[in-house]
Amino acid sequence: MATIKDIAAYCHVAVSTVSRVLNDHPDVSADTRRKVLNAARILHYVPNNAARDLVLPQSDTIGLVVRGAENPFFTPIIRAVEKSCGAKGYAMALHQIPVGADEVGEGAELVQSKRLKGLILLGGRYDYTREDVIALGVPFVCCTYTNHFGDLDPAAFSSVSIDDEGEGYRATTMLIEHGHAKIAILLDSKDDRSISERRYRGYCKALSEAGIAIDEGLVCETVDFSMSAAFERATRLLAERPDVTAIFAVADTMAIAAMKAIANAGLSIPQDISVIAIDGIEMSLYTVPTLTTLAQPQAMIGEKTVEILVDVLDNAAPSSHVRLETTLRPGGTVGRVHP
Amino acid sequence: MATIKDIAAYCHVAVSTVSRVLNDHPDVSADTRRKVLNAARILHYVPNNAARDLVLPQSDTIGLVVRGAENPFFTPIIRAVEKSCGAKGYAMALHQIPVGADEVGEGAELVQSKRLKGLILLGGRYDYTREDVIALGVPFVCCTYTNHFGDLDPAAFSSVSIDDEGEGYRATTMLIEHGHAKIAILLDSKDDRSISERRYRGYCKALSEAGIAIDEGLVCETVDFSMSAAFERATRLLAERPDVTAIFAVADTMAIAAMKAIANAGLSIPQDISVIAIDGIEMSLYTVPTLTTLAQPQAMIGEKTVEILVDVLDNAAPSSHVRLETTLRPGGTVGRVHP
DNA sequence: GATGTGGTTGGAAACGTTTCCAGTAACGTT
DNA sequence: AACGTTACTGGAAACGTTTCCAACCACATC
Repeated sequence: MATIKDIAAYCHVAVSTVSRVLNDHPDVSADTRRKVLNAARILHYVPNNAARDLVLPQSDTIGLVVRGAENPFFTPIIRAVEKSCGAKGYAMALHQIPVGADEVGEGAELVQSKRLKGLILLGGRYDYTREDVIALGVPFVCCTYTNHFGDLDPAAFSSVSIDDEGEGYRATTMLIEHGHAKIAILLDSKDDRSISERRYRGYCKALSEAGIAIDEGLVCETVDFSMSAAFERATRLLAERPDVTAIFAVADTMAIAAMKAIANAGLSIPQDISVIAIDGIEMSLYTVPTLTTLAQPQAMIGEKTVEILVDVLDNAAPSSHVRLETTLRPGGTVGRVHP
Repeated sequence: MATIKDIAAYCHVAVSTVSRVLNDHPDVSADTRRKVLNAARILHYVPNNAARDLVLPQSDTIGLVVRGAENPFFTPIIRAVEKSCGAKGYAMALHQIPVGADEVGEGAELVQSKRLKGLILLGGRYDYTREDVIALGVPFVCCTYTNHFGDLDPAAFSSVSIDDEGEGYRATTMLIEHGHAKIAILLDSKDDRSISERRYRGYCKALSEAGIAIDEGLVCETVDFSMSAAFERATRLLAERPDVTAIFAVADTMAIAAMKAIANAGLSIPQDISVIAIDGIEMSLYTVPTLTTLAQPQAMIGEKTVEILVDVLDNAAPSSHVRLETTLRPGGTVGRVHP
């Protein structure tokens, strides 16, 4: 494996000169540059990242901690993050953790051992303290969620997310406009710091504005965005509450599980029950009927996240909080309520 | 950030001693060991991987190159690989590449720049030459596919896959046993080196054994395992060939796309058309009706792959080629042909 | 008392890279 | 002729770790 030294020997120059060429430093003659570049090609030089990382204060690697990566919603985002990192000269280190794990703790360890320059937290819960964030020691971006509470200085981190409350409101409103009143919500958790809690708030807001009281029996909590849990819960809902006419699922995966439960119960969509969701995974284009969903711009989320982080890293830009828009992807799962 | 030197200073010992303790070398007194370990804890020591990787001939990192990671089939495998790597003291470096990319070339570069110890190629095509493999320079495992041709010494690499031809045969046979004769196959590519080609062979074998001639109009090639391509192709099939009574899709994702096409055509599953597939992704449990599929043991595939590779790396075990069994996951998409 | 022996420790080199500092040569200015 | 400037280059230290080799000590053996 050719090293920088081999190139130096080959060209009869010093290693420092080679290094300068390879790093596009000025102050090196065109002639030398050509010679070195040529030698690098001939000797099949590939830089040794370990050595570079060692001497540099930090490596050019961004960590991506994904909580609950089994959700297909994240797949295109992860892909976009890796791609964008590459385009900006960064490497990505992926770390998938179980839904129950401590993302910031895991992240901090990752940062230290791999000397990461920055961190992206994808699909987590906002339950960090100021100390946790300081312990991270590097800039980070919350991707697909944020700290709604303002109990942490917004300048201390960045975020890219949709307006969860607004979108929850929008989805619920759409059902109300179709005449529904007995609207169930299928969500991960009502927990304050959960990613889906704000969508639940939007749901509550839409209902109360329409003069509909929150019916606890229609609020279906599950766990971990698991499809099987969502399926079980939806099945139970349909058995217990034959009066329900619509379901708002906070994630496409959960909606798809609910649609299966509805079919099993012998009900039709949207004649008997309407379904709407948020996310816009590819699979939801292929359900029967096609799922009506507020689609998040997944690729853009990934790109924007990297862009923000790299801007902070390279240009010392201030942290920012980006809100992206969803797009209503009309399907066939929302209909007028039966008279 | 505490280094090994800080610990040495703190304990009044040499760095070499600290290193020995941290690496569980013998030849260090219980007393010193205790002292050093204690200091490491107090100073929040986290090893610097870059430094370790630099001095060690190779890093303890295994590369995972995934081609076409948008397929949800791979997600649980990737997760299992990362988990198993962690359990065995290795780190995983993920590299997702487009379906069209050169996996071995990309892999080789990854290996060199990150000084990887081994490589896993997930979901690729077997089109390497002997030279490509030598250029890799490290042991590698083909995951979910293999070189069927024997034009490469089996001792030169390992593989973990199902018996693609056998499973293709099994799926097709199941349709034949239900009385079907006009059986279409929906596949990625008939290309020799494609991952799905062997399943197509099994399809051909089953048909010819049953005395059914291959009808080229029922052999539906698409591209890249894309759902949209599969949907288009299935739609065209149904329009052109109203006589078709069953579809064998080589992947669950393609089957789901086909089911949508079938519904759009106003046909019922399984009354008008039966569908069977291979893979067993989670989503296929939630289609209506539930997809009948030959489920691959995804987690086990990931674990086994790592196990084999680590065995080669740690114990200089010979390379091996593992065949795993699928499990028939009966759904509601296969029925008897209409008289 | 000299010599081994074994367990434990320290010192130093090495890994491949970046970067600071000093040095050289060529050239123009006074 | 002496000097400064500019453009380029070389030397060497540094990053944090592992590992080889030498050294030390205590103890037993001859």
